[in-house]
Amino acid sequence: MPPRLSAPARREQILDVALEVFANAGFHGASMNDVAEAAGVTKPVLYQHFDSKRDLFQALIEEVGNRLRNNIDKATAEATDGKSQTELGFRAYFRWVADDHDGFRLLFGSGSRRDDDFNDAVRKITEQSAKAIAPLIAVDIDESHRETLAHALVGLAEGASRRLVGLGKEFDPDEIAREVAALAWAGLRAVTPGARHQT
Amino acid sequence: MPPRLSAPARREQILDVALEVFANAGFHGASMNDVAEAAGVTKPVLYQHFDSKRDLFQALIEEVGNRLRNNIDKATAEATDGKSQTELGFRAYFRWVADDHDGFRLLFGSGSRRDDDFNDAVRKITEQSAKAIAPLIAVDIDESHRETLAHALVGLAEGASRRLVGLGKEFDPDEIAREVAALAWAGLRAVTPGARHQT
DNA sequence: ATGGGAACGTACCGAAGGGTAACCGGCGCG
DNA sequence: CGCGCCGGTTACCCTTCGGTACGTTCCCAT
Repeated sequence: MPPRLSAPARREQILDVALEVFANAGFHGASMNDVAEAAGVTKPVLYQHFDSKRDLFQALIEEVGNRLRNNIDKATAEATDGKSQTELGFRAYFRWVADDHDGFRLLFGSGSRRDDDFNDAVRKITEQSAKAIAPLIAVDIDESHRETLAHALVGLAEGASRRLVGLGKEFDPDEIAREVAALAWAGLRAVTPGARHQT
Repeated sequence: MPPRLSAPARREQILDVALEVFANAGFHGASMNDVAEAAGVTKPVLYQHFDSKRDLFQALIEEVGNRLRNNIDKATAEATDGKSQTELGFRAYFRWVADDHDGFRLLFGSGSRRDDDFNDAVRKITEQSAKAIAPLIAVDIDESHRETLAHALVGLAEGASRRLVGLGKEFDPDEIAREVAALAWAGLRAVTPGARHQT
């Protein structure tokens, strides 16, 4: 008979196990019973800690998002020039992906983007990343184009990560980060302003 | 009383309308009744043309995927050197996004990535895109790194598109394509091989 | 005109799953 | 010793939704 846990401990354990379950099966693919079973308890226990399935899932998104954001913020804070900011930012990102496969799949691979509520939560994260990237684009183009390119770079990292995580094999995040950062940095400096309608 | 349609015509109309419905609500968010109602018929009619909800959805993915692939293939076929291939490829991609918002959302935004079956279908598309991009990476690095970077570039276009489609406003695909292609091309040429473990 | 087949609607089934009411049992406290 | 608190379970409800059996209307061909 598994030992009883205190309420806060149980809550943490549920979050842990739910992350894995949802990452594997997706929000719709996993039932509350699945989560409960994986946690070694029964359904009503989940509802003592979370108001609803959506509530639980959103808590996970929030938590994982914070982990990601913290890592990147901490890393880029140490850099002064744009180039090393790019490097360190991507490095932090890929390191996070490398040791939080489940978190990555939860945010970017489990249909979180479909549901309006969840999509908002995920969007906040990508939006913030983009906002951090946008100033690195030196060329003189519209603000909206600059933001679009920033989002493109967020997608750059996401695309690479999806592939890497999808393969299931281990990978060296620093090596990938170096290449991707090089691509991004050189790419950013190559963008040229379009023909302006005269002002 | 709406006129009766011939079987092939009805099938096409269902596909049309289902694309819109699924793009808006996602696979799980839209019921067969929703689709039927939007098509102006009742549920059993859907099942006269498609074996199951999954079957219908998969047909949509297939169709949209083919449209995308054809556009890109046709565009890149006209190019000789890598640089213009890059340009024309991205241009075809963004043009497709610009006038098939629903298709884009279906493939890349409606949780198609979550379900194993659908994920395979979508993956085939990105995989092909990546395979087309990979040869453009000139630098001498591992095949696996090369493919990872190729997938990153697929994500680049996806990230930009997600933003553009999400904003809902119109945009000039050629202008975006020019910038993104410039970024990608210059970026690709800037990637350097890592320190080799000696051979 | 009259059969027949194709398109379509009505009404239903059954399973899955989110959520809840009520009960249970062990540990700590007076 | 007993009593109450709290983590936990059992058993259930109810809605949603994928899928289907069967009846009905309309058009076309002989």
